[in-house]
Amino acid sequence: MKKDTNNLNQCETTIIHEEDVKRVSAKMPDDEHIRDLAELYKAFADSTRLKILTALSISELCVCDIAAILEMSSSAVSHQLRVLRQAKLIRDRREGKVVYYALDDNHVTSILLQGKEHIREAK
Amino acid sequence: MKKDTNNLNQCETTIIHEEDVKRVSAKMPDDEHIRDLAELYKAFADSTRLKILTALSISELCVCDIAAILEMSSSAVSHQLRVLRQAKLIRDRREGKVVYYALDDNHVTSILLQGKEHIREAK
DNA sequence: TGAATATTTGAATGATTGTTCAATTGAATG
DNA sequence: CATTCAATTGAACAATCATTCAAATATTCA
Repeated sequence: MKKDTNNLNQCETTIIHEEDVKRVSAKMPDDEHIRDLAELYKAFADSTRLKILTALSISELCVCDIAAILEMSSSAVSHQLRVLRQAKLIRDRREGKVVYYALDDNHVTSILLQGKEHIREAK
Repeated sequence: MKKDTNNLNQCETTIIHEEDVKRVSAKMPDDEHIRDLAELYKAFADSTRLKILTALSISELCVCDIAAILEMSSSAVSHQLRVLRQAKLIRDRREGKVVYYALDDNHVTSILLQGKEHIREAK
């Protein structure tokens, strides 16, 4: 991501629909809120992480299990689990040497369902 | 993203819960479906694009308007509009020199709402 | 046709990110 | 206490991506 360098095109001086621009600008949420939201969707925006979420929506699993299902190294899986944990989409529970992961959100499933609906209809 | 080089940790030989692994593996969706889904969430996974979607959820707008609201160049906005168009989240309508954009999906709003719900509760 | 303006496009660049590899941590067990 | 194994972590590298800048399209209007 780059910084805002205020290099605006001619459009800035020639606002086409000043009323709409004012009205919408007033309703825009603050940047922090938007950034948090973007962070959340980033967690969904990767095949590996989506597979992990899908697997966990079926069953609680340990890191080894997930690695076996995805046919990936447990290191790679662990790195992605951290992202999902930070987004608070999953929770972990240690039992001896083994760490079990499970979905930690009612929204995960519904966000996934809405996504699937969209790509099904947008054919 | 890197290729799958089949470099699996020791976990591959020592599957901890073979039953679960088999059961979940059988239910996993195919890679193409997962990739499509990841593409969709990528469209939401950026502050600029989220702002555009939020703005369009309030009103239909032309590129200049969006650029003014986000205080960005219309070039940058146009590049991001292309991503949203390819994900079929928005649609465009040309009227003379001006191109108007609008949300093109009932799911956009509900996916955004679910996301907001999540970050509100995950405090 | 030629000027003006909204939008798009392509190349370049700096930043971010997913995976690998090697090393480390944490817990059980002999 | 040393060993074993599951899991995590940090650095490095390649790939992806968002923005900028310059140039090209598309449309209106004189």
